[in-house]
Amino acid sequence: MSLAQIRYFVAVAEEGNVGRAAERLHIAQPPVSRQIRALEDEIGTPLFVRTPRGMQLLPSGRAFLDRARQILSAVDEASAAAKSAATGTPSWPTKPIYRRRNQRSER
Amino acid sequence: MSLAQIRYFVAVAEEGNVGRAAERLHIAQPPVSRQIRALEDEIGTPLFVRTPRGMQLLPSGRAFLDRARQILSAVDEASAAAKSAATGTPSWPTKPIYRRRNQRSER
DNA sequence: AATCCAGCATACCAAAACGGTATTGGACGC
DNA sequence: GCGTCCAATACCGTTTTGGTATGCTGGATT
Repeated sequence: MSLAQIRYFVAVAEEGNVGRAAERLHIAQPPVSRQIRALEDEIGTPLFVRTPRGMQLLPSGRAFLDRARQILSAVDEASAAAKSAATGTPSWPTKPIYRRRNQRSER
Repeated sequence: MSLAQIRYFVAVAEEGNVGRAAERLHIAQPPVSRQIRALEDEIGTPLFVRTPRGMQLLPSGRAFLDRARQILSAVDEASAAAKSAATGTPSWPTKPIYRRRNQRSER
């Protein structure tokens, strides 16, 4: 399970439609479709019913959705919390021990 | 930010040592080192001080650690919640709409 | 009931991310 | 100064991910 899969899932759940979810995520439709499938495979239970009108949440999907949103906000809060705890903390230790060396790309 | 990065971070924070964290994660040391670095780059602030004795958490790191643990348990709970909500739900809708077609591997 | 259409699934390929091995760089203790 | 302990970097092969093109399904329309 990856954060991307969780984000895709939330988008599909909210849009009820893979195509529109993909648009909202600024990626193509097939990757979203595949990741949703992979997510269902991994947790071992389907989360949606596929209909010709789109994707409809199953009870399992609704249960998952709650936690999924919780995870995504915790992720946002995590980096915000780290940053706010770092205010006043120098970006590098005043007495560097392992100095950061040159690097050619940020990968 | 990925779930792997978060898991690596927790391991390093708890071991205070990249090498041992790697061992505990059953992967090599350099990937852990790189992912921790990437995480710090992404959130924009260092989380550890590097010393010749190992890695020491900064205040930002302690703040991050709380949320990180929260995220990891929410991930576990998410799939458990979906599975438990699925009990009694047939694995496939009784009246299939989009039937799942053959596939050669589970990827 | 044949056709059309909306929408998810699959095949195939290219690009990016990831992990492993080997090696370097850096600080501390003797 | 030399050895040791650790983290960082270089480099490479593998895996994962996303994109494009296309197929398949079932309801709606007439």
